Amino acid sequence: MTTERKTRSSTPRTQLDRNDWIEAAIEVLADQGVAGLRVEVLAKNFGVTKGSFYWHFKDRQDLLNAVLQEWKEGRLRDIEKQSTAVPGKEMEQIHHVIDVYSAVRNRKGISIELAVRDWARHDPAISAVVEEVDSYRLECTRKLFVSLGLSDDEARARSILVFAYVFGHSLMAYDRSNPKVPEFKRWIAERITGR
Amino acid sequence: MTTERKTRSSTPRTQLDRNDWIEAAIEVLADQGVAGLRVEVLAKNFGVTKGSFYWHFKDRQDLLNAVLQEWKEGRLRDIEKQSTAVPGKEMEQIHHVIDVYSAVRNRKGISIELAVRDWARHDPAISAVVEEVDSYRLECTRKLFVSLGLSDDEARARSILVFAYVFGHSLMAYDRSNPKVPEFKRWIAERITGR
DNA sequence: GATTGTGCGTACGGTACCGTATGGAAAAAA
DNA sequence: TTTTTTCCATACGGTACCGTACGCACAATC
Repeated sequence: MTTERKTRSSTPRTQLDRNDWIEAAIEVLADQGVAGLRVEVLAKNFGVTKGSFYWHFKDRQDLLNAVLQEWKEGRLRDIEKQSTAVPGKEMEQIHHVIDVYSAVRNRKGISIELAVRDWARHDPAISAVVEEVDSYRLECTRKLFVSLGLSDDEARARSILVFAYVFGHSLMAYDRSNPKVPEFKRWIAERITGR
Repeated sequence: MTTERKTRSSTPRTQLDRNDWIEAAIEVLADQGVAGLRVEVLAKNFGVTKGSFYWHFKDRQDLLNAVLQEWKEGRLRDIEKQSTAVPGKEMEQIHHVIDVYSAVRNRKGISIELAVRDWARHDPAISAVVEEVDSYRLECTRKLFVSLGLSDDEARARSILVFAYVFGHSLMAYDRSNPKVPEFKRWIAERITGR
């Protein structure tokens, strides 16, 4: 375990800025949850002391707020991007959303998602942000379903089902090595979107 | 805040046993997660010191193991109970399962469910237990779907959808005060179970 | 080249825990 | 009653944190 000051990223700066801390924090959030977000631990991972941290942040809460803000904006941009369909290809786009948000290759994103939601269980302020994100996501897929000719109510119901399924699926611990799982997932996606 | 030694439960004993600690721990687990499961805090809630705790338990891990075991057994019994249908009423039973496991009146149960799953994210041993529970749940609903004449594969896929939806729904933070939500939930349940 | 600000190290006090050692009261057994 | 056993209190050492005060090197600015 060498004592690197920084992950070899874009610019090889030797100094840390606010964003470096936030990025590292999100990384920890993904595989430890908020409880694992400790100032001294983050500092040690960077190979610096917390003297650095408290120069960039008022306190731990300041970092948490920044992390949440960063997460929110990223999620809003992402659903916007993933759900904008070329006219006539709305159905494909919905399948794309389901696929992207439940994919194993998106393991880190899913971990963060669960961590944030667990965080929200104990804090109304966090819960409010999650609600913003969820509402916007529902709104994006609702539009897609409406474009496909569904009623507004049905579009809303299906949107709820889309995200409930996607996040719920990442919560389950059944045997994922089962070779039929991809087939099941296709069946389910079809069930959610089909007539 | 009076200093009661015990919640007025069944037998008004003055002394605590292992089970009292486990029950209290599950209560805390529900609204704080494992991170909130602190020996000294639990003791203070009982109005005793941790001297009591360490008489009944080897250490904190001993309590955690007991909590997990208790949760597992309870969940296995519960799905068994909730999913046994009188012949010919399988469809009603599936709707009952969806209803019970996603009901707002089951808020505490849902909280525990989420807490355990977040716990499992950091610990393979926990994850293994969750997998046991999930597998058994899937098996129970699979049988119901099969009884309704569905193929084994479709019954499995629908079972996954049932629980993914149920737990995923409890994870979402959209506006639940919307008067149309019950209508949406009914639509979704129908979508999952219907032809 | 002296001055100022930036970014971090060091050192400290304080809190909230875990686990252990030991003693003591009260109930149960003898 | 005496003796155990059960159940808990007290007191302690140790760890892992948070946040602050202050100092110091280095870079930019003048």
